[in-house]
Amino acid sequence: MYRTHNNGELRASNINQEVTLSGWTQKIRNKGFMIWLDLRDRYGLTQLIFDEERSPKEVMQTAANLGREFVIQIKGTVIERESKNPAMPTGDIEILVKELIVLNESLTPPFTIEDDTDGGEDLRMKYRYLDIRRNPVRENLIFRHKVTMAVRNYLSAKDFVEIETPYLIKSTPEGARDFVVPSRMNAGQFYALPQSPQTFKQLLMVGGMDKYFQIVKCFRDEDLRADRQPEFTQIDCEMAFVEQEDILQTFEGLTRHLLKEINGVEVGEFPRMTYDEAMYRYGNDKPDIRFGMEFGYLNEVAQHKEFNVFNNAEVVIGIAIPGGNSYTRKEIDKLIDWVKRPQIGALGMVYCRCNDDGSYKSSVDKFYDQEDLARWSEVTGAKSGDLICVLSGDTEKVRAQMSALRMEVAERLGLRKADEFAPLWVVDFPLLEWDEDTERFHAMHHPFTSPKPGQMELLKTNPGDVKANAYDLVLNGNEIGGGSIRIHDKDIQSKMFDYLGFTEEEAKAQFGFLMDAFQYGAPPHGGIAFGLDRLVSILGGQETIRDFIAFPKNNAGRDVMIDAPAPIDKEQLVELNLKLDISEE
RNA sequence: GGUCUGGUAGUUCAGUUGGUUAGAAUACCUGCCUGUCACGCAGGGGGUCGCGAGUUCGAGUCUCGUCCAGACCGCCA
Repeated sequence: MYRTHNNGELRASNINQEVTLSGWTQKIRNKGFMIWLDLRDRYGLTQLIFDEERSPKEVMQTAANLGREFVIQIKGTVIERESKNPAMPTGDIEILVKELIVLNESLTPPFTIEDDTDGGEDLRMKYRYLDIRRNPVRENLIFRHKVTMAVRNYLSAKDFVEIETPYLIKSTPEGARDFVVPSRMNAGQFYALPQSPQTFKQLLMVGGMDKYFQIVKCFRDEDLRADRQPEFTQIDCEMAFVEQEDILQTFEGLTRHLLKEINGVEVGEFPRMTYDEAMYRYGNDKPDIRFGMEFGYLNEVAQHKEFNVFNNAEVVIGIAIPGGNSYTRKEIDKLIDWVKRPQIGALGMVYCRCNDDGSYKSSVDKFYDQEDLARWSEVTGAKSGDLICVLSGDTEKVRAQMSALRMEVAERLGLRKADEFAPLWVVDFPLLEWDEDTERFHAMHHPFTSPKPGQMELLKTNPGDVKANAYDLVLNGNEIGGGSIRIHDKDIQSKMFDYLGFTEEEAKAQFGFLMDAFQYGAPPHGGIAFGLDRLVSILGGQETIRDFIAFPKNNAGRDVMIDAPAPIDKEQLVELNLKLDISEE
């Protein structure tokens, strides 16, 4: 037997017990006459003591030669410490070691296995198995387990059934780029890995499964971000015989349950906002409503003066930065440089200080008097001591720029508190989205999304104005879930494909199975999918999802530990009927 | 596809205006140490300054290219 106890459980009540422990050597403090060693496993640390007078000589000698991260097994007696450590759960006791077996030696690890490691990101990813030994990473993975268990328990209790859907499916041109897998048995043909189990879950509804969920890997071959991985996990859900309201209620319930169960936070009814309103007030379809700084539209009060930049603009939008009047000229200039970076792309920024004495000082005093500026502060809700920042130009661009500025400033002011949770439903998304490249409309959500009742006619005249039965769940400025009520009528679905520019043949080739299914009694249905990685990281109060994934990929989609992707053998290529069109150099 | 930041000891970093033998902390090794727990003390080893070219009497430092890592924009139905 390798162990009678783990390294986190022994207490004063265990004193005088003979125990066997196994684990990794965390830290060795060798005083010559005595050696203390912190033994670590998943459950905690226990201090071992090797003593010149009380431990066998050969044990003492072996102990003196131990290094960091050796795997050892010991037998000994639990004794009371002479000097206790109140900072450790096991700090009242230590183990007087009588037998010591080295189960496996270890090279000196390339970074320290401690909470505040000296290792950089790159190195920790390469040696991820060592990184996982550290408390923060281990705790994150266990945290993720708790979240998924809570999800499974909640949905199962509500009669949802978890059903697996295939990973080897068919590529479709809509949406994200597919990862493809060559088929050996079908020369020249490819599977695609699912971007989501979308069509399968709809077919499960046709199959009468009623309430389905799946915690499932999905794949998208697009560029990565801190919060985006090429393979990621969704909590994928679908329900039949439901309207939008039923879905919102059900999954608001799930989210509320998670916040309570995982974070101990009670949240009331989730506020709702239409897509148009979110864009108007925050310039963003996933607004962070933990703080204010809402957009103030200054067109009426700032245009028709001598300032042509504003006069020629489609919109003039201002936000009030709380306490921003304390910024020095230099700091404001830096903020202006920030919005002028190519990533943001503003041409400039007008600002107005709201002084404590109620007066205003703006960068455009030449054109605006105190009365004008007072109206700016009214529209933006600025108080004395604030700084009003104003951007102008095309509506879409300025909203995006101002939204970026709002988030950046909030971040700097510490308004994005990790332990505060502000969920929000964003509803009534547009059905379609204009795509500049292909010069046609694309489905904003996906082509199976149903338009709002009575809007099919509008498709012909003003396609961009058609609203969908589509909704997103936003948490602290992150889209954590999104879904829609689907089309369940074959004729409407084929009309939709038609509007989206599919020929009848294309629609049939790609989604014929779905349209066929719709002819055999498809029930009304709809669903939602949550991004589990993102959800877990937000509930865990951290920024990057990589910290909650055991073996994540880097910026370039590489696994630096196993060094994937990698070339394959010529034989494999031949077997797969593939020829590479890249030079050997 | 693009913008930006970084790459110097095992690791995290400093390195001035281009100028002598490239430093610190930590980790590692050796010795000492009668209650440590970030143990302490003394000593020691450890460098292709990412790689390649260029400018220069002289390059860690400047220029160009390239590779790697990270953040962001495009992209992500």
